[in-house]
Parts: sequence; structure tokens; C-alpha cells
Amino acid sequence: MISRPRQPTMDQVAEVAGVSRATVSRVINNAASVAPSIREAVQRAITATGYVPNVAARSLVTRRSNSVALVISEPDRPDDHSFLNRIFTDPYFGRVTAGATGALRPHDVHLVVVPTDAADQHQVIRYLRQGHVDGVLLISSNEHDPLPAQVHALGIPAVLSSRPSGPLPVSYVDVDQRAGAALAAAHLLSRGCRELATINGPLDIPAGQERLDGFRSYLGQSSALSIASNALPRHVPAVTGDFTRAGGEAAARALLEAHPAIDGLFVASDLMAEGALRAVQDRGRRVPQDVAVVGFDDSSVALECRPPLTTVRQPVEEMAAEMAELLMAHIDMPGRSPRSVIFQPTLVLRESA
Amino acid sequence: MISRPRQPTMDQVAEVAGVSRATVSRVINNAASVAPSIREAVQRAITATGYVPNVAARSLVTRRSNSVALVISEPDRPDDHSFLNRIFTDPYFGRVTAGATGALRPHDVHLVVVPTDAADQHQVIRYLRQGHVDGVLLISSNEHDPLPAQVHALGIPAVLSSRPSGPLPVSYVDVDQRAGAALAAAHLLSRGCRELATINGPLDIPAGQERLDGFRSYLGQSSALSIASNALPRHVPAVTGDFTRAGGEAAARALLEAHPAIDGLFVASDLMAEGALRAVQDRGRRVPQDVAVVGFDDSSVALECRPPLTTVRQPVEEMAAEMAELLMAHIDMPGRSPRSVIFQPTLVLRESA
DNA sequence: TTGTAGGCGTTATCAG
DNA sequence: CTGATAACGCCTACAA
Repeated sequence: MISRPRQPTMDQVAEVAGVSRATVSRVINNAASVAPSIREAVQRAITATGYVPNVAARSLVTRRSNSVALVISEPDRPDDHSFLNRIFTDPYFGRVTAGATGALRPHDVHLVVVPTDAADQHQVIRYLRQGHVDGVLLISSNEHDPLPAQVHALGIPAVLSSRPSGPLPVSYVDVDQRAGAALAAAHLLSRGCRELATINGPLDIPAGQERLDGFRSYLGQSSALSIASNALPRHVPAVTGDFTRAGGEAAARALLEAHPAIDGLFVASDLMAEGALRAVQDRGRRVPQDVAVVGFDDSSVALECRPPLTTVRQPVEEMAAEMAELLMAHIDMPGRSPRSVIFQPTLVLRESA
Repeated sequence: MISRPRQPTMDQVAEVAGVSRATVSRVINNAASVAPSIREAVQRAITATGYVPNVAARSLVTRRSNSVALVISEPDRPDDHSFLNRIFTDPYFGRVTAGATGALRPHDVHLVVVPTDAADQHQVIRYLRQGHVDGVLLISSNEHDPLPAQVHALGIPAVLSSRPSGPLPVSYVDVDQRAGAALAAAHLLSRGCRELATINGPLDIPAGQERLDGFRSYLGQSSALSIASNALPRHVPAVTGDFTRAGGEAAARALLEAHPAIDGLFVASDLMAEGALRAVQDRGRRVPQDVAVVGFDDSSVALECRPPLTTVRQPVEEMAAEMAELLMAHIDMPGRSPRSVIFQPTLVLRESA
């Protein structure tokens, strides 16, 4: 059996380079003022010995771990197993991860992905308190999720992925949900649809509520259009889905059952829209000729739908990158006051509407 | 601005409890022999002060981080962005994560998910050398991936998710791929299919190669069957897909174009099978009446297919849990000799075949 | 510009 | 059973 050789320490590098430990430390953290010749000698010693700094020792003194957590909180899912499955299946989280890691790389900071459901939450809190990470990117969509408040109470730097439900002095990044829904409504109207309906997300999730509000209130306001053409329905039919494919399918089925004349459908997520497409087509109705469908997210499933989905695009990667930047700023400047950054969504035209 | 109060240290707890630091340490690590009364007093002091051990200090002395990395390596994907998207979209990785975290929890060990493509590999190596983690669960399917060998050279405890391509003395967990493919072949034959074909995975991935081999060689051997009925085709048509939905669809299209009489199809992954289903149905052929389709993985998409997919099930969660247990054993007993654990797949009957 | 020395918060080895 | 005391590997005043 070959036992693993212990990592070389800074002292060994110093000895090889013929300098003191402090000097080695200086060139590693490229502190100013190290004679070029010495610096070079140290570099050589480092590569010669294969030295790599010990993170534990370093962060013990710097009080920095150089990593941040991406906490994905879904308190509602009781079943841990299906919960993780969902997280790793929903393209949204992949985009967030991609955006965040990209922004973090220049800062030389690692991202630790921490999925959590209700049962885990205290574990997560403990994890954060132990100093594993310097800050938290918190993805929490559920309005009643206690985690944002708890994390804030910890005093650890944090950035949320959407407006916190209560008044919490914390930074967040969000998309203008109402504007996105209005974009969808306007497009459906402009292509001539008059029997509109929507499949909204869970109403205890702000995004679910706001997309519904945005859709309805735009239709309520567009009196110009409603005068120019047939009157719009006073009451826009809506059925609630759960942001899953199956949920979207069931919701669409119910909707078409109750309102067979529907010719325009706004679905609050692409995943649900994919299910809705099936339901619509199962009833023998063509998309977009008979029923036009607009999704939300512009996730990768939008392209896999048939027909490809017209959808409201959130710049998720950019948003995640912005979250990361905000977080780094808070970490580097403790006491910096919280701020929010709101992104405007855009409409991506494909074939479904 | 409220500045965050520093975490209480062990000394403070000791002072509150009226004991020495060493004693506090003992109750925390519940070392043997601490007087019950003292232990209780310390516990009280801990909750009173809200003490949480500092992981950096601890792992500096124990040389343990109490976390392991789940490295997901896909050296082929040049585009980082789509790469992460794929990882977080493929249900397989979610299952792995679920299985591993579940097994790790009792050990009080955290899982750090580290996706990596070719460009990142040296970063990953550096990360591992820095001592962030005590060991590595390495998911690497590509035969030419240099990472397994590099990780092994590091001397850090590691467990692979499949047999390494070269002779590497390292533990791994795998499923009997050939047996799984044979299961599929046997089932298709038994339901009366005689014009069999397969959509195989990339041949530079062992799983891709072995599933193809297993399928073909079972058919070659089943002379009993081929005598009892019409002779089987000597050459079983096969087209290579890339383990994506779109790839499966394209492959199926090509297959049906070249061999319109196909009545039984083995697809080497559920994701590809979902695409294949579309292609088959687009040609106006019914599944399973005209063409029976068997997938591989029993991932969550198998249930979302229509019709729901008959598929070969890998017990992915259990396999990941086994990987985690093997890894913990290696971590706790350095020098333990490597071993492999092979799981037998099963056939899950649904409606597609 | 470089070296010396103290301390970061734990665990672990000893005595007592 | 409990308490000193010495590491663990690094950073950082401070001194030279």
C-alpha cells in the first residue's frame, strides 16, 4: 500500500527558496513589494515542491472560505427524493448555477449548491453558521418560506432571487413579472385572439401571483383594443398549476373542458406550457391556429415543445450573475446597504403563438 | 448599521460552563468519560451562548473537512453554459445527488457538487488538492476522460461511477449494462417482435458500447428463439445517438427511413427514447402495436412519455448510496483495497412494449 | 524589502 | 475524569 504523501507546507517551500515563510506568503497573495528575483525563486520552489495552500489554515486566519452557497429552498416538498429530482430536472436551476459560477470565477470563489426542503432548513442554518461559506445566494420562491428571514437574522451576507415577502432589508434580484405577463397578453391580443385564458402558477409564490395579476390587469386596461374589436371577456378564466409539466397538462384539460372556445392561452411557465400543449392537441385543436400558447421562462424545454414555444424570456443567467456580484460586494464591504435590481423580460417569438 | 456579532468561541462556552476548553471539546465530540453533571452544564452553556464550532479551526487540526465532492465530468462539451444546463436537466444527476446525500447524512458529511468540463479540469484538481474535501465521488462516463487517472494520482480517496477504462486500482460502482440490454432484447422477442433495431449511445462511452454489445450478443445467442419462429435478422440495425432527446429523435428517424419494417426498438436511454417515440409516432406508427419501444434508465421522463416507457431500471439512487459508503470506508480506513460493486438491472414494464 | 513572532479556534497528548 | 499545553498551517503587524 502506498500511503499518500502529505502536502508540502509553506515552511518547506520557504526552505527550498531560501527565504522566510512570510515571504512565501507574500508572493502567494501577491502582496506588493517582493523583489523580483526573490519572487521568482519562490515561484520555482512552489512548483518544485508542488505546494498548494491549505484552505483550512488560511480561512482560519482570514475568516474567509472563498466559497458561497447557492441555497435552493423548496419548503413545500415533503419528499426529499422527488424534491432533488425536481431541482435537477428543472432547467431553471441549471441556468442559475451557470450564471452564478460564471460571475464567481473571476473572484476565485467556489459555489456550493445546497438544495433544501422544510426538513433540512435547520441543517442549512447550521451549515451557514459554521462558516463554511462567506455568503448565500438564496433561491426561494415560496412566500411563506421562513428561510430568507432566518438567513437574514444570521447576519451573513445574502442575496435573494426575488422580492422577499415581508419587509426585509436585504438585497435581491428580480424580473418584472407583471411586465412579462403583459407582454404575453399584448401579443395574444395582437395576433387576434379574443377568448383568452391563463394557467397560473401557485398563488403563494409571488411569481405565480404577479404573473396572473399582470396578465389580467393588462387585459383590463386595454380598453382601446376591446373597443376596436369584440369585447373582451370580463372574467379571464384561470386555472392554477404547480409549475410542473403534469400540472400544466391537467390545468389545460380542465380549462378546455370548461371553456371550449378558448383561442389564446398564457401559461406561467414553459414546463407547464409543454403539458398544456399536449392537452390542447389531444383535444384535436391545432397550435397556434386554433389555440395560441405563450409560455414563460424561455427555458430549454421551450425549444423542445412542438411547436416550439413563444415565451417570455427571463434573463436568468444574467440575473444569477448579478446576484453573485451583489453578494461579492456585500462580502467585501460589510455594512453596504441592500439594494434590488429588476430585470425587464422580453418576448421570444416562435411558433406556438 | 448593525455589525454582525462574532461567533462565540469555545473558550467563552468553557467560561460560562465553568470548565476548561478541553472539556467542552469532549462533550461536543461526545468523547467518552465526561461526568453527566458537567456534560449537562456544558450543553446549557452551548445553547446559552449559541455556540457553533468553527469548521476551519477544526479541520485544520483533524485534517478532515467533513465534506466530499461529487464531480460530474463531461470533458466533451466545449460550451460551459449548455453543459451546466444539461447536467441540471438530466434526471440522472438528480438521482445520483439524492442517493449520495441520503447515504452521507448519517456520516454528517456534506456533498459539494462540482460540475466540470475539459476547461475546468485543472481547477478541479486544484480544488481537491487544497483540501476542501475528504474524498471524491466521480461521475465520468467518457472513456477518454483523463480525470479519473488524475484524481487517482492525487492519492485522495475516490470512487468512480463506472468501470475505469484503463487498469486503475480504484473502487467503482456499476450496473451490469450487458445484462440490462439483454433484458430488453428478451422482452422484445417475447412479445413477438422480429424486426429489431437499436439506438445506441456514444460508443466512446463504455455504457454506450456495452448496451449495444449486450443487445446484439443476446440476439445472437438466442438461437432457440430464432429457430422456433422466423429467423432473426443477422445484422441488427443500429444508429448512434448522443443521449439527448433530440439525438434520439434524429436517430429514430434515420432508422425508420432505412428500415421501415422495424417492429421492436431498444433505445439506450430514456431521454433518447422519448425522442424516438416522437419520430415513430410522426411516421404514423403506433406504439407499442406497430413498434414496441424499450428504454434504459427508468428516469422520470419514462413516466412522462406517451405511452409510458417500458425500460431497464438502474437503481441509481442505491448505486450512488453505495458509492458514498465505499468512499466513507476509504476515508476512514486509508489503505483499504479498492473494490467494485455491480448492480443488476431490472425491467420495468409499462405501456410502450 | 524581508524576517520574527503572535494568534486564528480546535483537537489531542499528556499529566494530575 | 479534567486541565494545561502543544500543535495544525497560515497571515500580518511590527521590527529590522
